[in-house]
Amino acid sequence: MPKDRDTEARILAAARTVFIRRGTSGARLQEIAAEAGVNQALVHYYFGSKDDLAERVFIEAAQTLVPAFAPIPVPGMVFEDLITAFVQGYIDAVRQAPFIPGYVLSEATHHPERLETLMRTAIGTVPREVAARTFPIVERMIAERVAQGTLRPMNVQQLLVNVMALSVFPFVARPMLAAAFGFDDESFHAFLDERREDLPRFIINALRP
Amino acid sequence: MPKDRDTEARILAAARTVFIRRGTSGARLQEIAAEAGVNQALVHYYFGSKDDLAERVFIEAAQTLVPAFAPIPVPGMVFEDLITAFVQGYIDAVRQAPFIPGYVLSEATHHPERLETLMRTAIGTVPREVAARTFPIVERMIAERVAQGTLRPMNVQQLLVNVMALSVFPFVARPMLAAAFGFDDESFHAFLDERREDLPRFIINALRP
DNA sequence: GTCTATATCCAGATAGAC
DNA sequence: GTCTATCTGGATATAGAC
Repeated sequence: MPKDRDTEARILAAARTVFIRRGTSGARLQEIAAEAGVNQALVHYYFGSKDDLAERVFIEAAQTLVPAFAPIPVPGMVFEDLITAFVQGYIDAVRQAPFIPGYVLSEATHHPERLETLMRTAIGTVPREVAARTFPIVERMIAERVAQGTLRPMNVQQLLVNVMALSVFPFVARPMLAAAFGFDDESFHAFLDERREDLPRFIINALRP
Repeated sequence: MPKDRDTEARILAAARTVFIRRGTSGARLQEIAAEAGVNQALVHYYFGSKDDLAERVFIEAAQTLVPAFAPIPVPGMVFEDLITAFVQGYIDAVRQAPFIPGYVLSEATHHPERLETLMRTAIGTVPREVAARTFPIVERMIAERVAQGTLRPMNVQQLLVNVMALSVFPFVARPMLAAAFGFDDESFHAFLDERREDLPRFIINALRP
């Protein structure tokens, strides 16, 4: 079915760029074709309709967001290290493709049906399984420490949202932050560097009894 | 220039609804007209082009996000109360219009030029003035407490981003959270209720020395 | 001020030559 | 497999009647 692998890859890469830049509705097939250096008809030839292509790009983008959550595996790790690994791993990963989170969140609100498709995907179910496995582990981890008196009680769901919020928000809100704080590329990255170091302590402190 | 005030208001309200629901590019003037119970030609009659209307809706939405930051005024308030007031005030405010933050952030990334327009607006400059006034106050507040040894040193910019992130993120990521945690409307609001109570303590704890 | 009808444009999609 | 040319539909926008 895939004809020329290279062309296909170039179009797909261009599609990612354009869909992420403009959003699904704002994207134009013409712009994708130009970015890929091919004719617009080729886009259809390789990927069918715009909607097909958009869905594919979204699913893939949403998936790249998930592995970032993977560093959860907990061998004999203490809670503090887990938090640090998660936060720093996440920031490092997202930095490689800083517009993915905003794109995924925005698409998820405008096209909720895509989320359903994602969830039915084989890979889409992974996060739920990961969550089902790691949630209890983290909960036990916290419970033990709470019993020891070295951690205060905390709802794990709320904690997870806190950690994600603190890690992801700067990327999603980047244009606003840039406008508010006068960030350019350099100062934004300096801000992230500082954040990468500060966040783990912030979170760990918050959980002291 | 405004002809019939009521019709104008109905169209504008409809425009808000549709633009926020679909995003600027995804919105259709026909849907706005239908939602307002008027003909599509009237939309042009009152607001000119789609782009004009979109910009107006965005500017207004971005502004409603700002007053939420206003509860910053600090009379003889202690730092802990400031954090609590901010977080709870913000959550309460955004709950009234829970899709505003996602819409504003998404538009800000897809149409950065709108941000510039916003910043040149009279009201657009308010946040910067507010920030210019309150930043030093908060900085002094923290510095005193740090000197006292009752607060650990903390970059105010990072702190502000942390507070915003923790408050705003659940709304922006609502569809993802709903999919991940199986939230419906009711459990999502229960989650917010809990959050409203937990967050201030989380943040305040994080700042203990 | 509000409508119907229509013009204009542009994007997605297909046909068919090479 | 890749292109040019073209069709079709839909969306913004305008003209003009009421």
